[in-house]
Amino acid sequence: MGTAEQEPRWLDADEMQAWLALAGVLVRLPAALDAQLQRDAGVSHFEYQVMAMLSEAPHRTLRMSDLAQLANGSLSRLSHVVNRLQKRGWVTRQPCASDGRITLATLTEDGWAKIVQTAPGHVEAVRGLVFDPLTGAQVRQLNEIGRRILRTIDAEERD
Amino acid sequence: MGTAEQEPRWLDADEMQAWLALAGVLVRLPAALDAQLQRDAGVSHFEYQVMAMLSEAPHRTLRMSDLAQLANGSLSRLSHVVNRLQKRGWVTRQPCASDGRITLATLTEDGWAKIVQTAPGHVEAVRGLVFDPLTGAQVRQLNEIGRRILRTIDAEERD
DNA sequence: CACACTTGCTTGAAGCGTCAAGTATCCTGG
DNA sequence: CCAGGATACTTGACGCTTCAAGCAAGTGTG
Repeated sequence: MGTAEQEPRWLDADEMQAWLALAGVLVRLPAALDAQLQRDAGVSHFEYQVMAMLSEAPHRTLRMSDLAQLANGSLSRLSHVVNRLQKRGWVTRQPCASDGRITLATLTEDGWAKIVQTAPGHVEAVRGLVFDPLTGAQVRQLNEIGRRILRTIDAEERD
Repeated sequence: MGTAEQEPRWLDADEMQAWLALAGVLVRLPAALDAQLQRDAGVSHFEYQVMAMLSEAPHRTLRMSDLAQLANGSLSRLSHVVNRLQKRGWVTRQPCASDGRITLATLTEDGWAKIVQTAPGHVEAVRGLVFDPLTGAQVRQLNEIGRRILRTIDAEERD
């Protein structure tokens, strides 16, 4: 975004079509997945993501910072969410022994049970909405396209 | 999502990769686009979308319901947003003459000027984050992939 | 070893979106 | 012609996210 921004390069027809489709997916796919989780498990997608990441970590435990990154959220957002999950009995916090600044979040037995019972329905929703309508080649293309976009965002944010 | 949900079909390696990439895009692309608009124009992506749709409509005017659909948002959300845009002097409301239930939203001169000055930077951001990193073939694939996912969500919501 | 700085996380307030309820207008059948 | 229902939108309260500020524990530099 330089200083000389005279002639914007507008989107051509193909790009405009693709942008409308992508913009729609960006709004409606998260909404659909959130709705499924809310309806079937009373949990937001972000809350699910947090517990799912913990469930796959060694000792079902992670540092708050790492957990925030894995769940694609800010540390502040995670802190609020872990408060709620803690009140529901699904996660506990303990300070790290070797570095007092660090907080370790751990999935409880109840939290584990919650994920075990929630995951199949959620995976089924992801499969139904995303993968069933695509060919194998499209799945691989989607992977490549997604990675390219993410790499570009990463690059932009490191400046 | 039938009653006999014994063995969930988990995601295979390709699907898992693609899902991680897509989930990242779903979170981080909207965040990046919102950040650009907020920084350069003090407007959310949804607010921009609303004004952009009005700017392309005949008489820069649309029914609230149609506008909500075009901007991918609920009617309630739109109503709140139009209140804010009205306070900022970018949109006006008037009741429809032929049907008193309908509200018509119109982009003002100031609103038009705002969009004209904001659009180039936003298009540049969209181009930079999604289209520049992709090949022409990938753009067409993205279009097809997006349409398939949207069609599936549409079908799911009509049940 | 003390002072400033960084890192890691938490907190409270402000703003936005959603949901349920409410209002106003229009249509339809008896 | 009017009772009931449908349609179009608005509103207010509640919950969640963000942002800025704060606190506490670690690091390093003179």
